[in-house]
Amino acid sequence: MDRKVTTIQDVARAAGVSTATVSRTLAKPSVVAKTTREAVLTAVAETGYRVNATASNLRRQRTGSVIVLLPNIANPFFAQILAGLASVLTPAQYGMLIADTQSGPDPDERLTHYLTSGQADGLVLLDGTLSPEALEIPGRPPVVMACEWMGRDLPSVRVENGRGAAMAVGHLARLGHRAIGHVTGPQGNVLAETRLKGFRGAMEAIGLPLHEEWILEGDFTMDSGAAAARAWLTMEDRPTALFFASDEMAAGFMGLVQRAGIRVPQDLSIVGFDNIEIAQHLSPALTTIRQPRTHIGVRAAELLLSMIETGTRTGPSEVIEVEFIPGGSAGPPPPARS
Amino acid sequence: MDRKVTTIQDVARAAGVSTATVSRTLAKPSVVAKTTREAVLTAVAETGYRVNATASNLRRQRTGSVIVLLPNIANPFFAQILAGLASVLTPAQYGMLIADTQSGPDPDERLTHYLTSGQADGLVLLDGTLSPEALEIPGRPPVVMACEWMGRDLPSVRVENGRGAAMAVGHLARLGHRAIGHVTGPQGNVLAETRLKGFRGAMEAIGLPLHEEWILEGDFTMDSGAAAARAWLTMEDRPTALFFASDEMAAGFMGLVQRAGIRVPQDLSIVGFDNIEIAQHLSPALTTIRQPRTHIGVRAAELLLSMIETGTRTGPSEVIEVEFIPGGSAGPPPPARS
DNA sequence: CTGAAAGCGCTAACAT
DNA sequence: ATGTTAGCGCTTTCAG
Repeated sequence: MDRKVTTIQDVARAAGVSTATVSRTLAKPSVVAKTTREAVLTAVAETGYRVNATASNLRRQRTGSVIVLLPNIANPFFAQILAGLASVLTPAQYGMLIADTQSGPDPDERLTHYLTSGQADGLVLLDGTLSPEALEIPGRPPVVMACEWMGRDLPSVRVENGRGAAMAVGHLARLGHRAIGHVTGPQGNVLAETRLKGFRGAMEAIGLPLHEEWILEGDFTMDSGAAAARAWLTMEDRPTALFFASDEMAAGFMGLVQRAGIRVPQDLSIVGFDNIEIAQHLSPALTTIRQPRTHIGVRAAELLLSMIETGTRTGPSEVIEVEFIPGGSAGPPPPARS
Repeated sequence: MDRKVTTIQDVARAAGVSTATVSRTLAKPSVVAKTTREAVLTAVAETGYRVNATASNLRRQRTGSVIVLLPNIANPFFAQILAGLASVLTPAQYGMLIADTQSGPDPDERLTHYLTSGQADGLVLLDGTLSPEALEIPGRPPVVMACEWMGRDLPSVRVENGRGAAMAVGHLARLGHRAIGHVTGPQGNVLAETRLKGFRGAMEAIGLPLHEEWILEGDFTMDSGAAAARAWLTMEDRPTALFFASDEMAAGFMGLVQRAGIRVPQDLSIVGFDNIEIAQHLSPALTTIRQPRTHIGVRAAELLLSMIETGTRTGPSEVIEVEFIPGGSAGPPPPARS
């Protein structure tokens, strides 16, 4: 029967107080007298009152939500970061709006749109290809980058990508590999570039020869890993080990070469990056570099909330450690052909 | 310097018209005169005006967003459904809020919360374990179930789960298997139960013996698949084929038994469900049942939007077809031991 | 400690 | 075709 939603007025009437008192009771219970508080709370319970977030937000000049902008929602890589974000935002009473940059024609334009739309109190960016210029908007909400990025001074939570690449190369070198290749992420992606740079740096530091033809371009997906596998299979002079910029590509590669009769790690060693869930369930389990993705989300959300609360547009850049995860996919190189 | 955000008043002043005209120009340009329209549009461009969504929503008694409630954000299974939802919601100018039911203590309570919070114009439920009673709220927003569910009359988009299970069993039986087992999803999950029911029904229809000890309980995750593998390895009398209620479990199982020296499909045939991305990149590629997840999201969003627009709380229940995906993980049973 | 009152920015009758 | 006006439901000074 109560088609109509109850408003703060209804509660005030039921409790015999003013709307201001109801509002106060709900916001800071300590400032109202115990008896009135109880009366209000009873009235709230009886009427089933819920504050209208839209009205509250309008009055308080905020939106109560945060936009998470990512390149592609369908990419499961982001799922855990989202979980980390949600675990902080939800208890803090912030809604989490998801938007992707790829669905429209121009990703930067999308960023600008969300920055100026006033639909959120803050943004979390998970797309490292957005251009820093798009952020130069006066009066824009606070933004946290939860991703490697080329822009300089933006609060961020990022991962030791270069160091991870070096760990991978170091491990392979220690196993005796000298012919090490790399499958990269998409060109223009800063993540991909940082890992590639880390790879090059480590190879040089260790004194291993760098064969440019052993650097294959991928785009982080399993399909691109499989494509790299086809390329590798046709090579005359193959590397004995490969470091992949993502586990997905490593898995796509490994599946294809295994079906072609290659044994991992006897014939070829593989090291991935990310430690996605499947990594430890492959046969052999993938040797990889772990990124604590949930933690990235948690820290990014905490950072953003503190910026929202203090009203500042700047903040620290936090670096999160990566961890080497040994698996069965990397072993000593095959004996040299006689 | 323009610290302050421009409001509709500023635009009205700049264009020399009333705020109502500005509002009209932006909402239904056809109803204002060409000259005024141009003046307003110029003023909008000059001032960089963006309508304040919160104020607009308050006035129009709507929120402009849709909440997607799922059991666990970190589960990549949902990523593609979200992509499908977003591809419809974003162009329609609806925000997509993500919330999960597992983070709190009581999932039903969370549903009630979002149903009464007035934070969304509609909800999409992806959690089949929620109880139908939680929906009995007067004046609640429209809800679409994008998932198998036990509730009767709720608009929904679901998949032929039972038929998929039957396809899997039929395929295995045709290959010559008689000893077929099943690894289920979590108890209480309707998806899991429908697939189990489909499995039982198909076994019976074909006339194959049903061994209860060959029905292992999982929870859709890779880890639970691996746990099932450990159980299978210790069995005296093993089934020669297994149908899994999810690809994730199939992958977890296959990885573990392969590392234990079992050959798939020579020693054991495996059929999954879902056709997640990795399925075709495993070695052997997984034989599975495809669910068009993006499409599920698209249809659910379209259905919900039409309900929001027409103000109705009811709608059709749409069933989406599944497809058999042949892979390398199912083959003829091993020759009987002599 | 509580109430009155003034809007937050916008849209939709209703007038003109 | 455009302007005037009255709120949407809430929070927050400012008085008392």
